[in-house]
Amino acid sequence: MACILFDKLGLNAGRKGKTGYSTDTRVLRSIREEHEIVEVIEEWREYSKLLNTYLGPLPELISAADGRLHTTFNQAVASPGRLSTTNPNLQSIPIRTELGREIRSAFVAEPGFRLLSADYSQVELRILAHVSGEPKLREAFARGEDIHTATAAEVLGKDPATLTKDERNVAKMVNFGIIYGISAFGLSENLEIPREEAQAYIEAYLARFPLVQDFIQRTIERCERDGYATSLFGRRRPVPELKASNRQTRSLGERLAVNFVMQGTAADIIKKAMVAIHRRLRAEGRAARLVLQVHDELLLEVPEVELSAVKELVRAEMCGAYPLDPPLAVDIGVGDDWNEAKN
DNA sequence: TCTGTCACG
DNA sequence: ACGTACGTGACAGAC
Repeated sequence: MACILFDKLGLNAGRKGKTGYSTDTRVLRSIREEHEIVEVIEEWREYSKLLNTYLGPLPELISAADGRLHTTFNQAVASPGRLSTTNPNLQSIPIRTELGREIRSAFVAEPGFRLLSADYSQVELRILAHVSGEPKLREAFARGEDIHTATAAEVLGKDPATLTKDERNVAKMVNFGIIYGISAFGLSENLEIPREEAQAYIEAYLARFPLVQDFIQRTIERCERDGYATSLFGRRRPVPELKASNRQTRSLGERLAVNFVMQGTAADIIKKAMVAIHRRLRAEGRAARLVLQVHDELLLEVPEVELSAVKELVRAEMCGAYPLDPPLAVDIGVGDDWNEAKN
């Protein structure tokens, strides 16, 4: 495809080397105006992905025994301590496009039951606020503010009401970056801006949230000393990369250490909630059951008659899994199918 | 078995 | 100068 687009048609190649030109989503988007074939390829990519990964294989995996689709949970694969799922991977069912959502709609509750989706709101940034103690972050959450808008207002020194969409999006990408272990290069790639500009955003952010800067620095220093990063509950992730002689590998180690505190603690918290919910459902003799976990979301199949009780049970056990400051927050939706439950 | 791509958090 | 945002799994195609 690269040969056709870039050599034969002479479209603007741009990014990447290594084994040749890239033809990924971002590249295609950037050359959409240059030739009418590009949009057709983009469309074909979306259709073939959905067809080959979901529509084709999933029906074949429905159990003959009970007519349901069962995944396999791996508890010891993902380094931060998250679960992962295989055959099929039910943690990557589409949601981001209209067409993808139609596939999600095919996941339905049994007759007499509804699907209840409960997801933690900004759990990793709340963990950051808690472990860093950064007052501005804690207060923004305590006041129930939109965290990306609050971040943009603070960093740019503007009234939240006057912020543009782009300004909020920059703050959102910076917040993602903080969770991933930020780098100027990564932020610049993501926002498609010069690295110097990205570096300036990072410096402005850290100046406005000094306790976050302290948290990052102390996390790295501790990890260098101990050889492992530690979640809020004391679970450890070894980070040998931090001792590497290669500077790039050491930088990776720094990002892994910082990311683990948030991603790993979030994984711990939702597991605590799952255990608590399961125990209470059993103790109360409910027919409702947990059917899926997707990192910050729990999906339950709930009899109609149990809905209001189970909804409050789930909210209480997820929010109460651990007393964070700011507190954990949970959004809950109910529907006949999984897509509906998330609206 | 590896690479590129793309689905999710 | 280099080359990176964190974590997964599935698929097609090349080898």
